[in-house]
Amino acid sequence: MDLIQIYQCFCDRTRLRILHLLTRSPLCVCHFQQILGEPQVKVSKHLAYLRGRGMVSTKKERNWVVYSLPERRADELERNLRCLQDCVQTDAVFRRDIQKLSKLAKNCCEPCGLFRRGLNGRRTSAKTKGSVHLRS
Amino acid sequence: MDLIQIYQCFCDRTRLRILHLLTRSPLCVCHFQQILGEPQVKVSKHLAYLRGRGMVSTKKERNWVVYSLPERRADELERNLRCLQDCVQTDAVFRRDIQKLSKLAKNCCEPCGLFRRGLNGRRTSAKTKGSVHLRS
DNA sequence: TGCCTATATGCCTAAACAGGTATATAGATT
DNA sequence: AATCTATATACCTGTTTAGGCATATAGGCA
Repeated sequence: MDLIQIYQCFCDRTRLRILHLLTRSPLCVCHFQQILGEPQVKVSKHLAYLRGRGMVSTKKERNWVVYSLPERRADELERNLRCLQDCVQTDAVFRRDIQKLSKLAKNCCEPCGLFRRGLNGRRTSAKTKGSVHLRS
Repeated sequence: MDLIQIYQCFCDRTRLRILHLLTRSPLCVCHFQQILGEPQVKVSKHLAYLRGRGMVSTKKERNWVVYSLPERRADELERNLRCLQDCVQTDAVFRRDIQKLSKLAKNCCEPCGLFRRGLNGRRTSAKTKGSVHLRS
């Protein structure tokens, strides 16, 4: 809620990447693992950090926890997220994150309904091998 | 130079107030003391922090050290400073800081040339009592 | 029941940080 | 030379943080 807290959340690269991704789409923990290439603990802790400061909200979706930006956001958060988007437009890491996100949106079959396109309404459980619920 | 470093600099209230003031005018340490109402050490340390990260630059002016935003700033810094200004527009503390700055700009006789108006070119040393170079 | 998958948390360590007290330095003034 | 003013720095303390390892929880599934 506080401007300082916003900057505190913004001042770690992993959290910044998480927030940047969330400006595009709600995501569950293993999506972040996948995209960021960081271990589960690390991701989970940063998400907890953000959650503790009201910077993200969660909802349970089957066995997954889906993180998103809070629907009603403080004006300062909104502004800073926009500023962030402007700032990282040309940054290699952040761009790749978005690319990976698009790929994920095409290949991921769970949790259902997260990504609007490319899913064809499939909601059978993901029976593919591998740690994440991806089709091959 | 780094976006993360910018946010690190932004995530302390004192530093945020300092940077916000600097978007208006270059200032010396005792100006900050005066406006922020914080002890000299505290101000000095935060300025050192900012200096160490290239967020401000300094020049010696007689017996004072004048801090300012670097003339050539990274795009991200510029953007974020603007965003900051937007965010704090209605914030009581930040507004008061600016008010105090205007008052200072009228009453301060040293260091010369910092404030363009209200000085009448006086550059005699400040012989008034009190810790700071203010007229009464 | 026992395993698997997704996620969270407790404990640990090393580093950074914020603020305080005391002191140093440097230039100007008396 | 002694003092004053402006500023910086060293040292100390308590707090926060980041990351790692191990473990907990909880819901599905064999």
